[in-house]
Amino acid sequence: MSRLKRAQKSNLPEEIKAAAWRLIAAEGASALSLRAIARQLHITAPAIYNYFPRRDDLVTQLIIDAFTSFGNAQHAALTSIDPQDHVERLFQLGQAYRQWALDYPERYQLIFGTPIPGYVAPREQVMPAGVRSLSALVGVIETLRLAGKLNAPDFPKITPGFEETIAVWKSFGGQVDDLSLSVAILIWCRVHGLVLLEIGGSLPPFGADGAALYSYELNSINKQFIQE
Amino acid sequence: MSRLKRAQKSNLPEEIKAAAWRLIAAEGASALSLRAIARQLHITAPAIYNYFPRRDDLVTQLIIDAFTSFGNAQHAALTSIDPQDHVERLFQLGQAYRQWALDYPERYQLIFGTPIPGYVAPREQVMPAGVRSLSALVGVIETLRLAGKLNAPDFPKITPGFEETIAVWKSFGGQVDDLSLSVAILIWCRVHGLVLLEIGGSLPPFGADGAALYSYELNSINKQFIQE
DNA sequence: TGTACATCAGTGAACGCGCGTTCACTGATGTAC
DNA sequence: TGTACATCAGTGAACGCGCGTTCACTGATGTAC
Repeated sequence: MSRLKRAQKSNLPEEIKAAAWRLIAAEGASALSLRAIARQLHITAPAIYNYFPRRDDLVTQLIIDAFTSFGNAQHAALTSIDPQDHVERLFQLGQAYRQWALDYPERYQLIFGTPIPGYVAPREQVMPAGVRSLSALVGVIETLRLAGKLNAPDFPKITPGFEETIAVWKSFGGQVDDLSLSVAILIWCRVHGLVLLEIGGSLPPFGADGAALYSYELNSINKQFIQE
Repeated sequence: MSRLKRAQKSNLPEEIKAAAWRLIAAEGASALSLRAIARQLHITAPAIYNYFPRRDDLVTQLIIDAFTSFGNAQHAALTSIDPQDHVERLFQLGQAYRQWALDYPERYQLIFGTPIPGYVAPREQVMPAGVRSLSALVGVIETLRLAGKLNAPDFPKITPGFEETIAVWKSFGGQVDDLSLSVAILIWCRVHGLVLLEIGGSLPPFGADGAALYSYELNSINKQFIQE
């Protein structure tokens, strides 16, 4: 019987993660439970322990997978665009950001939304995928700066004392200027705010159209930060 | 004994809410439980039912209180500023927004962050306080527009189909133009993104200084939307 | 002033529930001879 | 080819826990006579 099931379910760890995503999508990240996953897959909860020694290990894997998926979408958005067409690159990157969030709101919530109570992400495991996911944006800004077209006068400096964390960032993300990194973070904050409100369903009560508002915002960003 | 306790605790409903806020601050909104509240107050859980017939009623009250506190902070920020000094009004409103969020991150999370799983806010109860809390910003933008100084060319129109919800908004927030409302929402999205990342502790890993970044953003908003 | 009674805030036991995790087990498969 | 054995993914019972909610109750207070 157990063998029979294994034949049907060729890849149980993947099925466990898929069920976890379904649950997070349906009930929210804090409703994730091993027993609910087991119920979905018609197995018993202890079976999951063969693949994920603790519940938190599963969550960590989900976060890493989400960052990877998000990072892939970001980098994919840049292929087939002229590397010197800064306006278009930044715009398409922004659109890809929102599209990924709309496609996988549960993943977006898990990596950028409110953390699961009681869960602490192990930084050294999650950081590489997290940094890579945002490196597309940082790279575009850095290219812009190197081309002498980054318009950000009087931009606030990086806080003293955080040089070490920046060093960590750089070790994953390659060479990057402090200013480019800061501008990228600000842009990230802007799109994050819009996206979070849209996937949280907070815009409709105000009659706002997510797509239109978002495109407007991307154009604002372009106008503000790209020279000429 | 029970009477003795009531003498000590002059206002149990208020104490219950205060304990709830403490719990939300410490463990997150989804960790809120009647039993944990009762434990903090050295009473038994059923005692809470005398004041809040269901757990969700308590949550609703907390949300309304938070919106009210937030709304007060917003409106207070505008007193003692020249009504025609649009730049300063918008800037101070923005600073008050962030300051309130930093002072009461748990309240901010509850009303603007990820919703509590399984809880659905009764709109007719929450809407008045919610609308009032954002009406300060909408009012400033509307004043700006009426003075002929709102700079928002080609701003995306309100989505057709949401006119009704806008009507509801207007019924609480007074006369307001669609454009003013839309611009206010976009500004709200921007500050929301920054504030959420800051109180979520997501900025330090990137070496970003919340205060400086936020002020920069407020100035960007002023430059973009206020003419002359 | 004294007594009988109504009120009602808070108690403590109990309900059924779902959770993470442990444990000894089973039984199909693969392997060594 | 046949047999004995090791492996190991998955089972099912059990643990202790915290939760929301119910229920009959208690006992101090306020009130009517």
